[in-house]
Amino acid sequence: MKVVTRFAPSPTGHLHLGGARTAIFNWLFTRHHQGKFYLRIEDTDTLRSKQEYTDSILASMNWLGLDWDGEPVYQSERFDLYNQYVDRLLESGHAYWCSCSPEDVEKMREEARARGENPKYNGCCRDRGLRPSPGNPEKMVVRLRAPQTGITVLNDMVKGEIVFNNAELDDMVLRRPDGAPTYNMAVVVDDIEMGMTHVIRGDDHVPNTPKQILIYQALGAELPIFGHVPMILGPDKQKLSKRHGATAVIDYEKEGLLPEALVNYLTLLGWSHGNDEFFGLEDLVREFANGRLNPSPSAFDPEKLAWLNHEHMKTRSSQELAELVAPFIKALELPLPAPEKLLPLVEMLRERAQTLKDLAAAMKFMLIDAAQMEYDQKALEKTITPESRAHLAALRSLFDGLPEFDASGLHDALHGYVEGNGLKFKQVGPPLRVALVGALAGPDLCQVMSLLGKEQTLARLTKFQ
RNA sequence: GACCCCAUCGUCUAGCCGGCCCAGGACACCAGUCUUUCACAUUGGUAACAGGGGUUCAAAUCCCCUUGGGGUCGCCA
Repeated sequence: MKVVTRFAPSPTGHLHLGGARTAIFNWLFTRHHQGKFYLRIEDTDTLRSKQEYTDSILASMNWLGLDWDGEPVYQSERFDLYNQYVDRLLESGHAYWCSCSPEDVEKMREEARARGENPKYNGCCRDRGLRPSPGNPEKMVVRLRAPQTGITVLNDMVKGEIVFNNAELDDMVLRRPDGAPTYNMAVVVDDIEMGMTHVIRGDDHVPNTPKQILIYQALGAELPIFGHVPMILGPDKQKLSKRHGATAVIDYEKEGLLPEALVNYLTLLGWSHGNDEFFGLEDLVREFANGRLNPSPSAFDPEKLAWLNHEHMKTRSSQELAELVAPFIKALELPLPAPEKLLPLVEMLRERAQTLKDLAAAMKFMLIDAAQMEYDQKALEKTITPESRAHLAALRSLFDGLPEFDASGLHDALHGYVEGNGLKFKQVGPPLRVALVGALAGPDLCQVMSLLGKEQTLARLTKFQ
């Protein structure tokens, strides 16, 4: 059997982490089985759907490296199709017209609730045999004539067998008075039409599934295999929301994450393959079917994501990182050095950064001019004394006289100065670092000076005389 | 309230068709090593089978109950 899946976002916001993960699972599953992976934009809610969000979602999919087959399908363009199916149901007697108003139905629900029952529509129009008449065609909805007894069984790929009592389900609306399909109707029609073999989605859809199965059955259509993956929770184990900070894929792109790291991390949330954790995209495609989907929800941990990103950064060449970090340097409004100047900076600093944004920020002191230097106040107080100023002045003229301004020459000069004057490195190193870097921590001093260049190094030292 | 799902270290998890597990890995945390500092790296450490009943020679692993967490109950998707 050829696998066919889809990712079906509704364009009411950017692609968020939860959506991204269901997209990833579908994509991995499909690519592993060499099937077809489609994109379907669920934009039947014309009020909340926005083109800019569709664009943003597609852009995030591209960024993540998730390609899809064919052109995206827009539900808003397929109302005629949905109506054909609704009409079929009407003709076969699996659906009926209902003239109850939303208020009427709300009242029924209240009554059911008061009785301690599942709130639902009471089926009062079921056997009235209503037909739209010229007088009030627009007021009628179409409902499914759902079985009132028996059970509906969902055989889920990740959760196993889930049994629902049909008595708990009601006659759901399939078509609104304005002719628009409801969500469950549109989804089922599209999944049938598009030949879906597997429907993998968030487990917030579990309660929808028996309703959809009922529609499949009324239509006499074959069921796809369902797989409901648990939700992603915030670090506090609560439902992930804006309250938790960055929840959209685009936020992580802006934070300087590598797309393969985000994919790797999101996949690990709910999927596992023994004790293995580091996976490239190809590894995931190859191993996905050999792993295991966890039925329990998992909490999102930004720290582990950052660690994993660092691991992925290790696999990129400095050349690649230099290209990737450039936009982040610009975003920080720092001058972008020429490629041959940028490369050694990346090499010097890459181990110290967990993200591209970190890397750009770590470069700041190397990219600005002596006049723009900012100094950590505590570091200044701790290291800059009349005595250390004298050392810095001496070093300045020592370095000035160097024939070659390279790391090894600087190293020899620096250590020669320390030893020649019977000093401890601690008396010279920290003040020198503060003068050059602006803080007490940073990369190797001699490397810093050689990359800064003679002019800039001397200018920074001059400020402390 | 009704229905459904879930339950191993703080977090992600291995294990879960029972014995090799007084529970393994990773992140985080703590300590040591390395180092001119910081970081990286590396070594070691703290830390969990929610509780109670069964079944069994044997249970983290199977069953039941309790508790806790989550989801859904729209003419939204």
